[in-house]
Amino acid sequence: MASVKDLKDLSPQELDEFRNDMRHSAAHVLAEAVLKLHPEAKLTIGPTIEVGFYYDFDVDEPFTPDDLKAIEKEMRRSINRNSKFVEREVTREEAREQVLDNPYKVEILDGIPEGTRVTFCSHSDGAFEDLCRGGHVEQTVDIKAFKLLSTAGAYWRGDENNKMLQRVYGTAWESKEAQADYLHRIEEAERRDHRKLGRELGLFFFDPIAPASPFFLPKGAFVVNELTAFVRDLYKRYDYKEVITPQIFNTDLWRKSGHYDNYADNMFFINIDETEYGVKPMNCPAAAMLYGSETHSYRELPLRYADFGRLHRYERSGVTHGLTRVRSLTQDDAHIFSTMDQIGSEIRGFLDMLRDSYEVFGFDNPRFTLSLRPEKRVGIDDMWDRAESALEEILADSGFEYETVSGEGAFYGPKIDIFVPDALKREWQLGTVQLDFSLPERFNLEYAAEDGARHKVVVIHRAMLGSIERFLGVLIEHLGGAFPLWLAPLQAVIVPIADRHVAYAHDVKEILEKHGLRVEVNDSSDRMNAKIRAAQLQKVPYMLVVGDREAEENAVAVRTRTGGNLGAVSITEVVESLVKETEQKSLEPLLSATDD
RNA sequence: GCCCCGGUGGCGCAGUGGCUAGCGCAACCGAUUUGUAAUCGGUAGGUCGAGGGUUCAAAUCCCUCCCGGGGCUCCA
Repeated sequence: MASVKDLKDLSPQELDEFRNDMRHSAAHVLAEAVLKLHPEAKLTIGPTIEVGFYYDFDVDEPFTPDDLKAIEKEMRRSINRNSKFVEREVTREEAREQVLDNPYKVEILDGIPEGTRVTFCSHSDGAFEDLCRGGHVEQTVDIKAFKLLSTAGAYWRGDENNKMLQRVYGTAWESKEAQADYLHRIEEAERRDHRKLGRELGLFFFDPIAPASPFFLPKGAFVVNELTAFVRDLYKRYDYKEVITPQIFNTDLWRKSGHYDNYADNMFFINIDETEYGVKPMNCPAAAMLYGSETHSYRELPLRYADFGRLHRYERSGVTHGLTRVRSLTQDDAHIFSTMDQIGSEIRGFLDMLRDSYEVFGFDNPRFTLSLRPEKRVGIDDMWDRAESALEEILADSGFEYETVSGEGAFYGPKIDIFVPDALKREWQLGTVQLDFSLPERFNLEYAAEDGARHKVVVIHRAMLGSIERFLGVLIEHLGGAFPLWLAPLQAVIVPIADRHVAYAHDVKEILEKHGLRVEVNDSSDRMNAKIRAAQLQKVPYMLVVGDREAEENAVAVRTRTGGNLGAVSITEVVESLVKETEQKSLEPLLSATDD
């Protein structure tokens, strides 16, 4: 049990442990305060989380913001009274006797093996006691800083068939400063929220007329197209062939693919001419149609079909979120048709491509998971054995950190998922690569082998950026909306100081545009300060100020959005540098204050 | 889908039963011609999310629905 006095000497692990103990203790104090103010409340569980703690209560009336304030006040009172945390060990059966009036605690105890000893923890000199797994600070004043953040509904044991409880979230830290830092980080994350930035930067918006489906304005569409072009470029190098497939299919296809039985709740259906059609939520069946439309030889394999088709998924109303969870989306989707022996090299090739591309965006720490066979699945175990060990081996060789999760694979095959965190530290799945043993069976997808015999192909589904929409959302937060030059819809704003410089400004614009650069002149009647500010708020990478001096020497005064004023630079040099920075897809400006 | 909170000009917000519903930014018009984050003045713009109800009177109270937010659940 760590003591606060020697906080400064704690190792990172010890500090983690101390925070954990403190947050757990704070949860106890929270429970005490709630019981005091709402005696009818039933306690359930109160674990710690990465940045704090929560406690779930069964109460008749949900907590209001005022309740939250009152509870927080009561907690402070209890902490300031300062009492020791005391643990008491009893048998499971004794504990059960004590909590008989609380069905939740009884359920918890009944889940523990008979004869196990359990602990109660108390503070406030025994006035409050709760069943507990242990791990506390010594006394209540060791909870140095805490704050209740929010309330939310949450199902008992996370099961939506169970009763909904009221959850109170809080954060707690070893010092006021550490807490202030954390709260500041939250604010910063809110500033980077892609939904807010999407609006402010004129990238996209949402309208109730098409729930959870983004409208991309010209600037947003530019970035989306640029991302797509980036992927297409990689496809050339990695020998993918792009295909185009329909949007709406007769339901017969969805029955054949299995989507009708397994995914219909997430699909949009249309009835025309007494026939039912489904809007595609995935490209796979269409890819299978393409493959099946011709006979194939082993010589053609692997065959890689890329499809940027627009998908529609009916996501339940409570789960949509900005661009990261939408109902209308596009994936950088491809299906690879290969032999069993080619799986290894195909996935290796995909991971190479993925590594190269994530680096371009500055995603240096993607997290990988390998999901293995679930209970309910198709295919014989021998096939799963081979596929799983192939994936495992590739990941082990790749140098990426990864973890294995059993039972999480798709029913049709094992998969690797790639996750990246957004500004609020929520992780989002971007890329995925999945083996599919089911599609070839259902659509009878075969190839003629060397000996003339027919074999089933293996299908590999893979997406690198995942949903382009989601990728853009995560990217906006990652970059705080400041796109690197190659992705910036507007690369530079030319700022004439007075009207007499406007003509020269347009000359400069023409030269830059001839070199493929995206430039605008701000010839409004605003003062230059206001023009700088406007460009700055739009996160335009470069501001090129032109006045008498610049016009005279065929130059522009360069300012970067990071605030650096580089003074006069010749137009030739600016063109050269910006073109180079664009071509290199550089994350940092090449023209920077430290140059010359 | 479930719990709570919310929806007022393009955007951000104020207004909690009582005259023609306000403010800031943006937009538009005019003046200003300025050296690195906001020049000044004026104009226009709103069936207060939708429908129903209560009331002499509803942005404001009640009901239903839609949409958004924080969570939960889900995520082939």
